[in-house]
Amino acid sequence: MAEPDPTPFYITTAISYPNGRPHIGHAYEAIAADVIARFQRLMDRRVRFQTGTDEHGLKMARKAEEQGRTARDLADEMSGYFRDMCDALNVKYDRFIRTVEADHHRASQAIWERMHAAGDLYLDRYEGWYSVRDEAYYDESELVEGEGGTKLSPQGTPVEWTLEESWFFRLSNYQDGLLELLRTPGFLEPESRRNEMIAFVEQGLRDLSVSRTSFDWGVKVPGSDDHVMYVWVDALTNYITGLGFPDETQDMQDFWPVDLHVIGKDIVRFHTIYWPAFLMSAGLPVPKKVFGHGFLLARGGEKMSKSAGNVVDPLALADEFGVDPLRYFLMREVAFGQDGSYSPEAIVNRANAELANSFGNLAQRTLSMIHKNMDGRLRIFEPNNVDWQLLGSVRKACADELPELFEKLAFSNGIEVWMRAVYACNQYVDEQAPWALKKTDPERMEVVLLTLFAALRDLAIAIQPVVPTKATSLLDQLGIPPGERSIHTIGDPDWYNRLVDSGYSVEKPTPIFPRLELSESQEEQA
RNA sequence: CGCGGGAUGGAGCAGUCCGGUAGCUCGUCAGGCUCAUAACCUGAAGGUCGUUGGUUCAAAUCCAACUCCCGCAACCA
Repeated sequence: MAEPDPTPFYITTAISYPNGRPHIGHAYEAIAADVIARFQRLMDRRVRFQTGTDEHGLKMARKAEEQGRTARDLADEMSGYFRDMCDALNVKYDRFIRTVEADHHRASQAIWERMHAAGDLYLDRYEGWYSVRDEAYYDESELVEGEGGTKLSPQGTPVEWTLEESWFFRLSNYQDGLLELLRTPGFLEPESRRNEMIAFVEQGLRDLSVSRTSFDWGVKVPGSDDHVMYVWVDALTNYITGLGFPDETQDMQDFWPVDLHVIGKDIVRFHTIYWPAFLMSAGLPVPKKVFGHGFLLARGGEKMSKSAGNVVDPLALADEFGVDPLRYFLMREVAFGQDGSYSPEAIVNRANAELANSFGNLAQRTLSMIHKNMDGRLRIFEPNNVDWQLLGSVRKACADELPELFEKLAFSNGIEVWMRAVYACNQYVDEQAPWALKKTDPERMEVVLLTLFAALRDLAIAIQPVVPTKATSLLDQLGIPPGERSIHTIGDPDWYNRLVDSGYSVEKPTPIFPRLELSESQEEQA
């Protein structure tokens, strides 16, 4: 058995831009990051997990103006929805950061000053076509013709000819360093994103406009009070704000560079080009890994949109199907890194087939028989070859294969090997037929049931990151002490003896994963 | 020549990097079991792996060309 590994592990989601309520995509990222964080905790690592909201920028300022309120007021409300979502989905962050917070302004100004001291910032004038929606300038050549000859960004958003004084960042200085970084195996995954970014850098990097004077909802540029920072400069800095930067804190020592930024595939450029360049300029280490996950599409691969009427509030899904089934579905159904689709019936099918019928029912039939036929009492037993074979394969899946795959962020595959172990248990029940042994060989029946009991314990421990509440409830029913639920304890040879010695007995079990049903309206849609 | 993703039994996917009996889940059909959440287990049917050509003893997998679908115009995860 491996020794507990107290190595620090720092993981973040992107911080969400709260100009709308959270949708399933936000939930997906938060859940994925939370599964990773919980998994690493189960591996006994010292985990820090940060998520939050990115509240500055012109879009927020305009939206507040439209609503006749202050930007801060709007930000407070909207940010609250994101925090509520995390809490409701059992996403256990160590810090929920808001970019309006004082320590974040201080950190952003500090990194700015370091970039300035490094000679990478200079004041110039910027003229060009600016898109408010994209918060980006576009070159004349990039524009497309809209209706009536209006000019639109390549994304089709309106652009305005804007002239402003702006600070620039010498991104071009970092071309070679960035190429080397992007070519480092493991830095950016999945691989397909890497090639895109390398191609982007190879075509040459232009200096980046990093301040705005046209509005004031942002972090003030030190020494230039009429400038606020480009929203991405301030947003990206959140990852070190949370560790106490610019102070030389223990957290900075322990957790920087970050082990993993989990982000959407659309913002890979900001995290693997701009952010490392800012850090290099400021003399700080770059992230160890950035992972760009895919998008969730509605049934049939359609993107979600209000007009198509297929936008789903993640909290409504959680209410309807339960938090753990939703978490399970998202991690199981979609190959992490690729796009995936979801629909109510897909959630119901997956949760019923795997969680209710296979795993939940396995627990229920096993515990029920132990309760009824053995008065719930555990005892030391001697497994035979067949029993050992089952225990061995379950243990291998739970203690070796699943952790290995989760470590590689291959959640769907990891859960699949776990499911195979569940299938093996159900097959074993059927072959051993303890209900028949009850009459012919009660001694053997007990060995079979206790073998299953041991297998269930391994299965429940391994799946905790994905379905934390339900796994905990099962481990409680199994009588496994809270301190003995980490991945490393799976291989502990004495756990069962201790449990028997404690005199624990199995109560009448309650189903952990009740079957789900589609509402009538959803059946019609299906 | 915009960029990228995809095309594998009825549906959804894995396998493609590192060629060698085409795999999984759901669905369908038949059987078994009756401990359990009308759940579980076994078996069967069903695919010339988008097209064409090439390399090879051997191609879903490598090479070339082509066809079709889907994103990039977002609530940006």
